[in-house]
Amino acid sequence: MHKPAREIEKSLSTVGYRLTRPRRAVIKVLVQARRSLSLDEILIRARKLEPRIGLATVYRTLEMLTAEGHLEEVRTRTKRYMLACSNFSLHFHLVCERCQTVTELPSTPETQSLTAALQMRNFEPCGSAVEILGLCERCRNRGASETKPVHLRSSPPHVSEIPHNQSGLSKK
Amino acid sequence: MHKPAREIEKSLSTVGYRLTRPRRAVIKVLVQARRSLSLDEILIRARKLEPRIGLATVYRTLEMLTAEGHLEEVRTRTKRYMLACSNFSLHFHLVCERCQTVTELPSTPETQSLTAALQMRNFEPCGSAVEILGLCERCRNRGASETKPVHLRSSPPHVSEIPHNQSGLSKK
DNA sequence: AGCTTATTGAGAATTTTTCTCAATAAGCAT
DNA sequence: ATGCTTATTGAGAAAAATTCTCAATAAGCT
Ligand SMILES: [Mn+2]
Ligand SMILES: [Mn+2]
Ligand SMILES: [Zn+2]
Ligand SMILES: [Zn+2]
Repeated sequence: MHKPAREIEKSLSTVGYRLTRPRRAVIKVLVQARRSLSLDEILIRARKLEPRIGLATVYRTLEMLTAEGHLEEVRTRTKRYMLACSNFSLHFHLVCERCQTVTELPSTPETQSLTAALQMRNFEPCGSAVEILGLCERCRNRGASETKPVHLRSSPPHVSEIPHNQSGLSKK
Repeated sequence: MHKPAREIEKSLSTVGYRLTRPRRAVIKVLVQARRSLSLDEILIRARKLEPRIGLATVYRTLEMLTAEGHLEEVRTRTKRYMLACSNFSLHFHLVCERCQTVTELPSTPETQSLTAALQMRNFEPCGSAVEILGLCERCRNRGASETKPVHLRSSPPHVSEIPHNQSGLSKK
């Protein structure tokens, strides 16, 4: 499972990072969320803990946490972040493009051999998770409707008509 | 292998799309490139064939071609595009984050069983390729240097000091 | 309590993607 | 060929996402 906030913090300070309030806030948000979060979500939640935290700081902290191996970056239309699983070996993420849910695909003999195939080719995966984008079971089922626009030109969301910017981020 | 331009065009018009000069230009660019291209690259090349082609049109065409299954979208820092392989079943792309090269991982028993695992979970991968981001052999070798900034805050490129925008795209 | 300097916040600036709408041209039918 | 209908385009604005700048702040260490 995931490391507790305390452990992440200790790890960071050991490597020389300062343990600041904004950083703690972001970490806490990510630990408490039991799922992947978008930047917007992280920012909003972090501000409840640390009202003055800035946008750039959140980006910087996420970048740092990812680089240090505490986060996994999930690339959908826009990036999302979730705690890295202690399971350090290469594994798989099933990412639903509709509801953004990220499901871990447990390590099995099959996935193992795929890992071997990568080594054979001297390809070094970065990050410890391979992302497979698609539709989760739930979304797939009730998705018969808005699934396949014939001439597209319709694309976007599935959940709301809100401009897209889930919250106060855009310019002004 | 990849379909020739002619075939893609026929397929499009069959489905009801008009075969316009801008579209033909984009298709030609993609077919002639033997690798994945960034939007900038596509735009520049397309303009050599069709000088007045607009940015939005390129985006729209890429979106359309992808939706029609003629392109595969590769998501690195920014998206790239390459011709879809006729190999329609789920397969893997080894994407080098350094040099952007995309290598196909041929379908083997291992990859097959992974596909089965996805079906078992009722997860429907979108697009026919799973992308595995990492470092290719070449980049990995001569990468000892700029590989791992201790406190990051240094990240970016590896190839040039150019602002990042490889060419005339940005605002003005 | 004082020092040093990593880190922050605010806002500007970039970069990337999407949208708007009048003008254009592809495909089809004379 | 000529004309119609309307999908598609180009230009620019706008939106969205990310990165940068720099003075002010506050961790961590004495
Ligand atoms: Mn994981
Ligand atoms: Mn492929
Ligand atoms: Zn879903
Ligand atoms: Zn490479």
